[in-house]
Amino acid sequence: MATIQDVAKLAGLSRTTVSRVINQHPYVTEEKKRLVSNAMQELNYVPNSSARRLRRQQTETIAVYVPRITNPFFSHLVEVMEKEAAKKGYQLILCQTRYKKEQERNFLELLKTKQVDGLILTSIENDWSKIEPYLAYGPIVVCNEYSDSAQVPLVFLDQIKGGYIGTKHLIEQGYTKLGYCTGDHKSSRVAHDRRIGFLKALNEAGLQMKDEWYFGGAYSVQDGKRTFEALKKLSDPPQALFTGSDEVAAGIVKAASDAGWKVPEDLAVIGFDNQPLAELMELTTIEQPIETIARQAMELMIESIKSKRTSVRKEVILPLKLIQRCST
Amino acid sequence: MATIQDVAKLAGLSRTTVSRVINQHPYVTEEKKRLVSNAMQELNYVPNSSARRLRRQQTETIAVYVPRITNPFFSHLVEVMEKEAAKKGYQLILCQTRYKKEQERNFLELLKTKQVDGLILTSIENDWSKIEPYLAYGPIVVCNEYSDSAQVPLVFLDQIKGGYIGTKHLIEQGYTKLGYCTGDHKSSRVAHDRRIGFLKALNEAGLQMKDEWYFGGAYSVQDGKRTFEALKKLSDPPQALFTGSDEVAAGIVKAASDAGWKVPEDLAVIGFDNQPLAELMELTTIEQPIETIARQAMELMIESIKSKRTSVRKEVILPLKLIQRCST
DNA sequence: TTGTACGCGTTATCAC
DNA sequence: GTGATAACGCGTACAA
Repeated sequence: MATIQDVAKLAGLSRTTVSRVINQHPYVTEEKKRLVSNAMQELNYVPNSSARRLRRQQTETIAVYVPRITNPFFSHLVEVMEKEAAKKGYQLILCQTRYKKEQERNFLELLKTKQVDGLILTSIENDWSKIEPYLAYGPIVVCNEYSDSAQVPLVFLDQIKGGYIGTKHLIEQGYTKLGYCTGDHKSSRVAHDRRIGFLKALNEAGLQMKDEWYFGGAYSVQDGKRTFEALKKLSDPPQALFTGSDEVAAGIVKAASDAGWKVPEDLAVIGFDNQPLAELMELTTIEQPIETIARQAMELMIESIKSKRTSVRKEVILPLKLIQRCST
Repeated sequence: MATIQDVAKLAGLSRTTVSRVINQHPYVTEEKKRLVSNAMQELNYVPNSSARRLRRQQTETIAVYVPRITNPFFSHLVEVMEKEAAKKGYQLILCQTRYKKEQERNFLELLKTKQVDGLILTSIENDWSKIEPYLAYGPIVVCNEYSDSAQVPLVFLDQIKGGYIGTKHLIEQGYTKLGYCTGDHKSSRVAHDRRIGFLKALNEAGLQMKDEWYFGGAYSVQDGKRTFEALKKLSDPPQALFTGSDEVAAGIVKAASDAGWKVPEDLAVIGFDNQPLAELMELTTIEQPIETIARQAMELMIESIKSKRTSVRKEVILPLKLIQRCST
């Protein structure tokens, strides 16, 4: 492995000059530039990034936290983030928290040990008070999820409105018995706000909801199927279901069809995200502008790294849109 | 930011002793261990990983190449790999080549510049001769894709058999006019071998295939729909289609249904992967043991890193399985 | 069992 | 314009 020293020797110059050429500093003669370039080529030299990191105190690496990369919402988010990061010369370290507080805390050490320049959180498992101290070691940007107390840039969607417009749509279609199906994360503002929106629409229409019309713990297609099985057993089931994701909605629709129920006549279902899946299954859903929030979050991250400002709250709120299809 | 020096001073010991405690070396008195631990705690000390990397000449980081993380096959692969890596104390850098030779070559520099200890390739865009030189800088493991000339560990599936059993199944169902629909990658052995298997089954049954029954460039749901539109225009369309992924198959089925065609009566379709999507859309498909190949690839990678052996060919071939549902 | 001293490969700060 | 030299923070022969 050739070092900068070897290049310097071969070129008959000092390390300093070689370093200057590498980093495009001014005040180097064209002639010596050429000399250095030739030597670098001959030795097949590449700067050692560990040494660079140590010297410059930065890693050009960003960690992105997601619950699971197989969730299409998050993989889409990560796809766009990686693209943006690569464009600006940053790498992405992928951290799957698996919905676990402890896993999230483990990954937080990455920032502390200077393995990454910053953190983007797309979900939050721990209380913000557990995360906040890490701001001392580098910037954090929150994307999708949010928290009131976080003094960091936040890019998120108006989930109250999301819950509201979805539910209002169901009500406008004439359904009066509305159920609610979601992954139940105590710490998640996203889930919390959607529920607020749901209840708001219900209230405005003067509708009541039975406790048994609430279904929790639903994240995947499989969970959706399970949800339908539970719903089927009810003596007075809801006519329509608001769900937290297209996967869950798809699972419900599938299980319902398998059981001979007609969608939306016997049961209406609304999804969330507008994934390709939603189109395939003809799901009415709420579209989230994934590319925009991913891009904005990454921009804010890189900005934070460069400006070295770390704790300034800044909210970017983006709109949601109802996509009507055949499941309602 | 506290350094090892600060800890040493506070504990009244030398840096060496502190370092020994951190790295669990023998020959340190219990008493001094405690002294050091206390000092570390008080100063909130964490070893700086850039310095460690430089000193130890290793990064505890592995790069994984995928075409796009939103492709469920690859996101599933990455999910398992990240989990395995985290378990063994490694991080994952995500590299999306976007099916581009140049993008792949750019990422190869990661190994050269010592940003990662090794590379796992799940797809190969460039000729192996372009990749091979990088073996000088660290181990490479190939997973899913393969190449005859690669002197590295390879974990893959018997794609000839995959193409064969899928096609044979279609033939056994009584279809005689079989079409083929795939993403067309010149460099992909996976695609190449599946086609071999397809043709082998056709030959054995004495069947012919028309050129116009071949559809290329299909990767996504959208591409599947496009494929159906093209197929629809044919005066003598195939009765059954072999496809390269569940997404494509789902797109075809959806477009066909929308156009009033009955599946499988008017058109049979077989997918590949057995993604959740396949179950939802009732797709017959070929199951790939994703978790196993991901886990094995990561194990081989870590083994290669630890043993510092870099160029030994080793093949791990895993089986494929037909999953029959309603699309055939 | 502990400490001294050097080197890992770069880059920033000064002198010249 | 160019070159010594001193960090960056850590690990480890070697000596004691």
